[in-house]
Amino acid sequence: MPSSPQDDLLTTLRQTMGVIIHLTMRRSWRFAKEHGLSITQIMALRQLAHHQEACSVSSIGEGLGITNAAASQLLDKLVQQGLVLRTENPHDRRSKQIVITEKGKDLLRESMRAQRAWMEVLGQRVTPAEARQITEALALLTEKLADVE
Amino acid sequence: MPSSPQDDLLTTLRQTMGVIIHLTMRRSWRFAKEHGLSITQIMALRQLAHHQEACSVSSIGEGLGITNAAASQLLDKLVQQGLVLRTENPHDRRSKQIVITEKGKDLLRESMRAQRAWMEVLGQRVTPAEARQITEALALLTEKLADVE
DNA sequence: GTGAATAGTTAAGTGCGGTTAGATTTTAGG
DNA sequence: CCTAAAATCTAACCGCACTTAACTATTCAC
Repeated sequence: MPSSPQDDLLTTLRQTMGVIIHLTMRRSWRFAKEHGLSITQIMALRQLAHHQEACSVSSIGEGLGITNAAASQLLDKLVQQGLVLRTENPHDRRSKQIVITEKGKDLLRESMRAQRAWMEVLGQRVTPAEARQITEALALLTEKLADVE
Repeated sequence: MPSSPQDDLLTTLRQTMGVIIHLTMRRSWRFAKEHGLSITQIMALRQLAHHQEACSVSSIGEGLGITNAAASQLLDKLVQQGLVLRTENPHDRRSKQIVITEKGKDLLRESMRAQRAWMEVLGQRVTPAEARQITEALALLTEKLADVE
């Protein structure tokens, strides 16, 4: 049976993700522990950073699969640490607008930096031509995934 | 200042990883929750699956950044669920050999399947030519990272 | 307007992952 | 041998993330 380029892509993607997940999850998780944050808190920050605009408390809870009460408590701690801002929604005063602060973004950036080691190894192992090839492909991949949930 | 292909690669990699991590961590984390497992337990399984051979209790604890006592308790639960096997080390009877079972590997495979959705979206969005391009680059990337950490 | 629904917070309670401390068994060293 | 060290397990305890339930404040619908 002939395999389509799309099928090949899926197969390769699964393989690559196996490696990537092993490298990144591990580091993300240790990063969280070292900074005294829970994975959930990191996930909340990521979610806020991901769809740029302000989120409601309940949308965050839903995104994380926890109750609104839990989300509210979780956000308390993030606010306390200055990682997010909680303001009233002028259009609906029942609702709150949650946005990530610069400090919060910094933290996420720093967590990315925890990935740096293996990325640099990769950088050292590829030729300039290979680097260009991979860069191009990744840029394409990122573009295609830009708006995926 | 001119940027080398390697620098470009790092920059793009960081960006791509931002997206990828958002997609994969989120799903891995939900998968764990839905299966009543902690991230730590998943990490332990990953570690066991990664370096194929048997591990000691303490090496797992070390890998996870927890005490041996915690590792021992954690493994209890994994053994109970049939995800790992704990046997005596014939060469040093103080030590135990921990190996992942088929059931454990199945679980990891299933957690990979949880990533399928976004991968398929990607598959639908690229042209066959783009699919080939990305596949090639990812295969290269995987090859270069095969033995890291 | 009044009652119902929505958004969020607060409080009390639970479960679980983790720690420390101490016991057990086996190996290694002089 | 006999002591010290190593690998694991057990037990008691702690903190924290979540849940449920009750409460406040706002908006919507008739």
